[in-house]
Amino acid sequence: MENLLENLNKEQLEAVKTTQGPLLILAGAGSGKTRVLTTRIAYMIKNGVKPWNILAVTFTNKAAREMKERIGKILGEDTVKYMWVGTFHGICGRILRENIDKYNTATGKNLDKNFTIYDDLDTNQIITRIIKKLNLDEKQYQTKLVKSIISNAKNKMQDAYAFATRARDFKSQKIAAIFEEYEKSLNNNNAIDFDDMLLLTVKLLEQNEEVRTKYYERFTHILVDEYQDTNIAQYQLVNMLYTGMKPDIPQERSLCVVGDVDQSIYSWRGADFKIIMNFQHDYKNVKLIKLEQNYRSTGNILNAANNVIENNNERVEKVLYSNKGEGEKLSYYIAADETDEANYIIRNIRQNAHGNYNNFAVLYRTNNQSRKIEEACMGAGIPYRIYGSTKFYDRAEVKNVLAYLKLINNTDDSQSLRRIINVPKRAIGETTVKHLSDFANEQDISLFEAIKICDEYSEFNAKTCAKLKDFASLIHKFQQAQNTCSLKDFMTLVIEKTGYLSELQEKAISDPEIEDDINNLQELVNVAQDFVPEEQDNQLSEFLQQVALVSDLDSMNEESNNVTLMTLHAAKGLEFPTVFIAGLDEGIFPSQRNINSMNPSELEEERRLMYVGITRAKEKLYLVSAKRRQMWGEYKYYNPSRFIEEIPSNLIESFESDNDYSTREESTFRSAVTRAKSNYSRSSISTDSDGYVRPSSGFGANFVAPSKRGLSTSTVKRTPPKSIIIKSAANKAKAQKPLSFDGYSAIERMKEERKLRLAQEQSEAQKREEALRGNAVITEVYDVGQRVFHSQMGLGHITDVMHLGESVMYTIDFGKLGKKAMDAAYAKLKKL
DNA sequence: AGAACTAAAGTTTTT
DNA sequence: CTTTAGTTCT
Repeated sequence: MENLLENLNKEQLEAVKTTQGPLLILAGAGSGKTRVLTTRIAYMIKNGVKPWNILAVTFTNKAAREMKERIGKILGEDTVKYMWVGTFHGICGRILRENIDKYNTATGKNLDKNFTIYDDLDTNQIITRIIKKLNLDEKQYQTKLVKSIISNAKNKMQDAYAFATRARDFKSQKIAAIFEEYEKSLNNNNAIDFDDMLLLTVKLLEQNEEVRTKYYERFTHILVDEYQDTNIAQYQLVNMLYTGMKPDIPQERSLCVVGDVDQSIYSWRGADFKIIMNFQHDYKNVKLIKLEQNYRSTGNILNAANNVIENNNERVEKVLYSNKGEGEKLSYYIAADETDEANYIIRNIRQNAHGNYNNFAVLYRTNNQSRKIEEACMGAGIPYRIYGSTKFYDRAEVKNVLAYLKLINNTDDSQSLRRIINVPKRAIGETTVKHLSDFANEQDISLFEAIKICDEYSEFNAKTCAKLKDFASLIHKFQQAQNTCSLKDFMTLVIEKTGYLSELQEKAISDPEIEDDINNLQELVNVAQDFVPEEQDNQLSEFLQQVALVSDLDSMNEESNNVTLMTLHAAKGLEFPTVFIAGLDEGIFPSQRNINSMNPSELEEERRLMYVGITRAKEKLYLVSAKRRQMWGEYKYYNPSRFIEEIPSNLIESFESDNDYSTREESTFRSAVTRAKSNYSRSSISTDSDGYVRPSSGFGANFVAPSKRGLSTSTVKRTPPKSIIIKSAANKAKAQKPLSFDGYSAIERMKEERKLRLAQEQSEAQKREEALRGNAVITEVYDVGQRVFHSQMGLGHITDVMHLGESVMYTIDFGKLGKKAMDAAYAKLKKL
């Protein structure tokens, strides 16, 4: 026990020991709130609170997982497993799976426990279909817009009916009509959307006293992290569980919320930081504790953060302080363009990483900004991992298999049925589905039910009907097989017995890219194998739900040695020794949209995002902007972000690219003005006393990204789980020999091959690693003019040689394919 | 029914 | 510029 409370400061200790009543912890960035939360839970358990009485809500799955791990280390795994630790959505999903049959819907058609959770794509398709069906102008009623209106309404606990009663103008009324249809559609599919998870749980608890009491009595101690990012539905849920809708709250119950108004960055999805500001009014005798000591960042970084956030009006006064000393100054680099920006960042990482790439993060405002930085990483052979963007579960082949599972789990899920009824090809085309859909509408039943009685429909001939029924009986067979084997084996069965795998294998012979799809399916099977259910029954349903709620971010792994690339939003809650904030241009960050906005609070949210970004850095913060960027094929010119100006200039060292694009061709040209400004000459790059690389000449402009070919599939392959990246050469070799399809063996064989490939990749990665650490000696440095051969690019000649610290960069002219910059250590060049 | 082409939209941020 | 959805052609 003494151990447990060791090294806590006064405020932290008080927070840990306050285990009754409502507690509000205002925790600044890096003030050790996660530690407080986990210690507080452990403290309560050691003082007699039962683990099943604890409910801890986090913002991301990753945070939940980490919290479980940390508590597990203190109290042991078997204690943690009785606690409910998860995201709002995860917890609501669990409550709904247990009780959704007791919820009375507006349509009177109740949902059952095998309900499907529709993702973004599903809801988009449904809404688009409805807009068409209602003959509305698709320009005025854009799917995206309608969806966000519906989502916002749900976040405010308004259902279709509540929305309709509020709709005054014509357009709102039309949207209300879409909303109503949409709800009907979800209902008919026995499906719910993301927002419904919260909305329905609150309504269920409201409606049903028995269910409400069950959870009220169970969860006597509730903790909520990132409370500044809760929306009204989430607020009501917490309130309902804490008070049980009773007028008086027994003192031995506790509700502990932790948050930081300055880090509220999700208002666009309904979050409202006024909720945290009202906490003291919501409950009697609220204890308030402020954590202002920062244990993460140096003085200069905190100082910058404090100065930026001070420009906001809507906040609770709070000043972070640190005892880490001033530390290094911030660096600010004005790049010539986005390529220069990326190269500046990568050059710095290369110089300072010494092999430890996980010390670095590059943060940006929008996902698309990752592209140039990714290209630069590839070109320099720096290992990186992009979070966000394309997700594993968004891939068509993965979605197809999941659609089968969803349909097996819930045959009313017509959305999934539509997706896979002709995958693999079963000669069931558009027309047939259209007829089936009309028939289902007519009868007010799901597509699957319609198949069962399709011979009653005049549009169908016997042949079509037979094909449909074959499909239905396949699904039935799967349903019977479902509980006879493990989830992993069941998924394998589905992939194979549907004929999907053999179809892909067939295609892979002529198109090696398809091999990736097969590997992704293998990876999906692996996910199923690793799945640990919370409850014993209804595993398929639970698995599907878990899959619906995971994000790319959750797969983050601190141990892997790569540079982290992510949006500022995704970085919340994380920390890195060195952080780069890229794209600090007026119009990029803050985004143009929020500069133009009528509502000044939207600009304040951008500023909070900047605050979040700055406070991610522990030791060194780099800020980067660019004078011009390519947008939709055209160059746009930008001014530095206002947030730069909000940082006192004495905290920053500034550098500017001397690359002015009127002189793009002569990259060695340096203007006298810039030279005077930066005070660093080209030769000083590797000799800086403090060890940091200084931007110098127009290296950036001359640094051409890897060939299109190298990146051509980048959007598809950008962020596959690391285990499924495969070399195209291996693909081709595999595609040559036809794969037989006999039971499980095909997939087992795939597994073997995958293992081999993995081992190969690992050894390659190791080699690169060693090379980067300087173990590999570059034996010979070629001269300008040397003719060389590159395995991918072919013949070329060296036009420029640059020495950057320990490494050597060549600029190589490959003729038609253009000039490329390559690192001597990785390019594997052959001298001719 | 499926491939191949064409037009239009897109860049906030995500559970 | 890139990606996607939709359309036309075979």
